[in-house]
Amino acid sequence: MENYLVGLRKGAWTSEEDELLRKCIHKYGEGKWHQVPLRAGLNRCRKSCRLRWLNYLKPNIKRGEFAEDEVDLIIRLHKLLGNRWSLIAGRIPGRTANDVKNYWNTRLRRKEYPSKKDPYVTKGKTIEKIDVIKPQPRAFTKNNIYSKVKPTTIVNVNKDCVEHPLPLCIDNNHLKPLTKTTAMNSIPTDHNDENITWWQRLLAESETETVLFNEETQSGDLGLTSGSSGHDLDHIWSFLNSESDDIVGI
DNA sequence: AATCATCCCAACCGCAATAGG
DNA sequence: ACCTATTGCGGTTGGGATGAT
Repeated sequence: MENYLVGLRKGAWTSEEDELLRKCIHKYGEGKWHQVPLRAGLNRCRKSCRLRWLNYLKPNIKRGEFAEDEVDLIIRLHKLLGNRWSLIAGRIPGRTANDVKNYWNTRLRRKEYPSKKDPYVTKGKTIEKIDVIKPQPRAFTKNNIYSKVKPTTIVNVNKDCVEHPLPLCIDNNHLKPLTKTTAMNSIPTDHNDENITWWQRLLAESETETVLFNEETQSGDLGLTSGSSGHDLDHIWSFLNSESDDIVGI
């Protein structure tokens, strides 16, 4: 198996190769990567083609320095999700998982591991320690003791994406428009309370984490203020409210 | 100007998950 | 239920660019 890999080109892509790949994707669309080298007339393996497209050639990929809010979001999402780069990148329009991973490994990680052992520590720089919450398992069951209560989400965002300083309340299993009273009543103050879900706890412990609340759809969503489209919270919650006891991935 | 160290990013590799027969 | 092919992900590496000495 994989004998076809013998003699394949490796290393940096040429502009000619890029053009061949671009034309192929435009003609046949994304996917079916195993067919791409043949269709494009490229002497590259399918993985290389896929990576080149996703990380470099794909339209709308943002280049250049990360903006302050992007960096802030990466840090916060990394606290919540750990090294799940594709999930993190999915919340940052125009950035690829590779971009985010590289950025973290080359610049942000040094803040986390300011020890001499870390090869990325730059001498003489003042470094701030980041407290990282270990990522949770990707799957859980409905019977998990932490899965009984819908998470209290934090920070409301209206149509203009203006951040609201108060937590958002979920009352009697229903997401409700925020009021000061319900919000304050819904804040989990005791982190050891069994009635708090693991992600309620995560959010509560991650003080600056934000959850966007769409007032039109009455749904919560982790993400950027510039229009991310994830559905993790609703996905999880609809599962918890379903009859199924199957394990679900996040 | 030359050399060395460090930074940064594109690309590769291995493996787990998923799809399909 | 099992097997194989394919996809997608995260960890790691190679090498060019840049900065320091």
